[in-house]
Amino acid sequence: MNKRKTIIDVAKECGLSQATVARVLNGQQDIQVKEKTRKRVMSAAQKIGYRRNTLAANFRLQQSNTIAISIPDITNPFFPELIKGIQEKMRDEGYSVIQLNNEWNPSIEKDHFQYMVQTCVDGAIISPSHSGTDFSTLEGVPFVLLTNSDLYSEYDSVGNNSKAGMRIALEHLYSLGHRKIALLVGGSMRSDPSWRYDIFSEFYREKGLTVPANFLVSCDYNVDSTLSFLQARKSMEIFLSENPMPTAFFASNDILGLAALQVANEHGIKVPDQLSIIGMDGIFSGEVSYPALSTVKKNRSEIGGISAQILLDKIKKPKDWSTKKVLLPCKLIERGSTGPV
Amino acid sequence: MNKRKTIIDVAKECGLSQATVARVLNGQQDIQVKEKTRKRVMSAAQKIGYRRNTLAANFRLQQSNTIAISIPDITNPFFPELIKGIQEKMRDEGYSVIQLNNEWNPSIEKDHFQYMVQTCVDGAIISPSHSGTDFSTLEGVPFVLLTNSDLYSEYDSVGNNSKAGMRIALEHLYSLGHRKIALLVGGSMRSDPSWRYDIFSEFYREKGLTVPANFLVSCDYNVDSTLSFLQARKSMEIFLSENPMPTAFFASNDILGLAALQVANEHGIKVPDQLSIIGMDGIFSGEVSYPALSTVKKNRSEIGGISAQILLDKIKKPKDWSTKKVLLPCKLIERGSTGPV
DNA sequence: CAAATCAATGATAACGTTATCAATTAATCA
DNA sequence: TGATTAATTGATAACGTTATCATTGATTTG
Repeated sequence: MNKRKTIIDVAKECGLSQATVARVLNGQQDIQVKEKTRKRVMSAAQKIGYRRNTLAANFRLQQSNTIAISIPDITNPFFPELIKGIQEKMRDEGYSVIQLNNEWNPSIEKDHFQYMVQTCVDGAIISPSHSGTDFSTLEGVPFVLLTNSDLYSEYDSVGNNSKAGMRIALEHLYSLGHRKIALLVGGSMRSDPSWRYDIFSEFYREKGLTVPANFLVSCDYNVDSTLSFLQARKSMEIFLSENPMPTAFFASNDILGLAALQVANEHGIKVPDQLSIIGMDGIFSGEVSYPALSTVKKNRSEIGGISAQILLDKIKKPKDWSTKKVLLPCKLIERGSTGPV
Repeated sequence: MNKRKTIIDVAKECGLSQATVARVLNGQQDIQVKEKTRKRVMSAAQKIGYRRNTLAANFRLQQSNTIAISIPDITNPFFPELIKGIQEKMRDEGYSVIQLNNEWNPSIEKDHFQYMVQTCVDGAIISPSHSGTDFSTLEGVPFVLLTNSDLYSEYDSVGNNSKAGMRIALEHLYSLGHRKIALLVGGSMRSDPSWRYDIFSEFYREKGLTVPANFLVSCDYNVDSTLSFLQARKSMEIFLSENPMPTAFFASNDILGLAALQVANEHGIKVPDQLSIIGMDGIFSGEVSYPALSTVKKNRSEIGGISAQILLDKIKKPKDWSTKKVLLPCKLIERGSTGPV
């Protein structure tokens, strides 16, 4: 077992000093080396099979070239695209990406923050597990939040404009003639869903209508997508048995919307002829349902890319940083689950 | 800006040597230190706010405590659970996980292998992008493959027994009385789908039946889940317009199965009364379709956990390693899309 | 109680890179 | 040409940890 080659070996091989060899071989190109010596070094390195020891370089530079993504759960269909968007951007810039799931558990999340500090990540992109997440553990690590909440006014953040998005959905239903719209919302640890009622009643007021009675189906939005779906199904069943049918449902995310759709189908309610349903997010499952689910799409890969860019900027010039907050628009995707009354 | 504390600072603070401080503070507990000095060190470390420099330790030990996962595409619904399974196991053992997507592109995959060597990952778990993937770039890096193909006999691998899984699905349909079963398969870069025909005809022979004419719907299984779905839809449309209806479809994965289901729904074909459909994999979308898709589930989080365990074993004792090949059973999940003829 | 053994601690050398400054060589200009 | 400046290259010191061996202190044993 022959030992791994170092720049010293290369130096010996080509008869130059360790320093010049290093100059040729280390990343930065902004150094003066003669073309001839550069070639001498390169061929010698090639010949003896030199490979840069990244661990040594990282140590010397005290940077890991790694950024961390902290999210609740990768199996939640909302996140993979987001992560892909981050990864693509980061790879282009030469960073590796470590992805950590906290299972919506604040204590695991805190461990992860500690881990990031320990392991010297250069930065982090964080989707907070709950509204009270404490970022003080992260001292020294630049980070960007994935949120549209105004709870985190002091931090950099990227998110979708969900309020506007909800209005887009309601407007869509309204334009199809729907006046009796019901709301299907899930309470979560992350944010109080009460703003949805505000938007809803505001919308009705603007249209000169009165908010219908029993317009609300609420359910626990759970850790696990499957469980959320089942919860939503249950709430839908109860609602349908106790209330007169609305003409449309707005679901605060696609999983809830799909639950409503499945229950409606099972009850022989024709979607969209008797009932329109629109969701929010734009996950894959909404494309393959029957009928395909209309939705207000959040461009998750764009969120990922932008948050990555902001983090990179912050890493590169941490001085005089002014907090950036980005809210991206949502986009209506009309599919088969919505139609005229 | 005060500099970060080192073990030397701690040593000064508590009046002990650097070496003893290191003994107390470094991970391994199997070293002899008096309880009293241990406390002295700990409180001194606490007091001055010492934090271990992981980068330095990694360099010294020449190990990154990082393993890499190489997969085609995280947005493919097959992978997130798999990754979660790996992550959980690896976190327990103190490893971080870097996840790389190659977009089914062999050249990106190769870059990723090179990157792994460069960056000194301790090991890798790889879902090959295509059947001809070349692992020679990875010299020195222990790795485990995620595959059930026998193309890779020389490597460690973990996968599901898809052949047995397909038989389970066919058996299920058969037991419901189906005799005219059609096959919906997607060709991919990873493996030749011809073994599916073999299993199919073998099954029919065993049952003393003759393989029905025009039993095959084939389509391109694409890089992108959405595209695959649309491809499969198209193939289904064509098949239905040109052939007599079978009583059941076996789809080689859930995405194809969902396409068949959606098209059937659109054509007013009652599933499962007029047509049964069964898929394979057990992705989330199959739970939320209407009717919910029966499937043969691959326990992806288990595959992840087991592959992680094998990799860990291999990292710990690379000597006298005998290649391990694990094939996990698939499990029938009966849902609404299959029923008696 | 001295000798031998064992446990605990100390001194110090790596690990391979980058960065600083000194030394050399090449290029420019009067 | 000789002096001055600019462009290359060389020598060497870090970075903070772990590991090796030497040393000291504590404990046992004949």
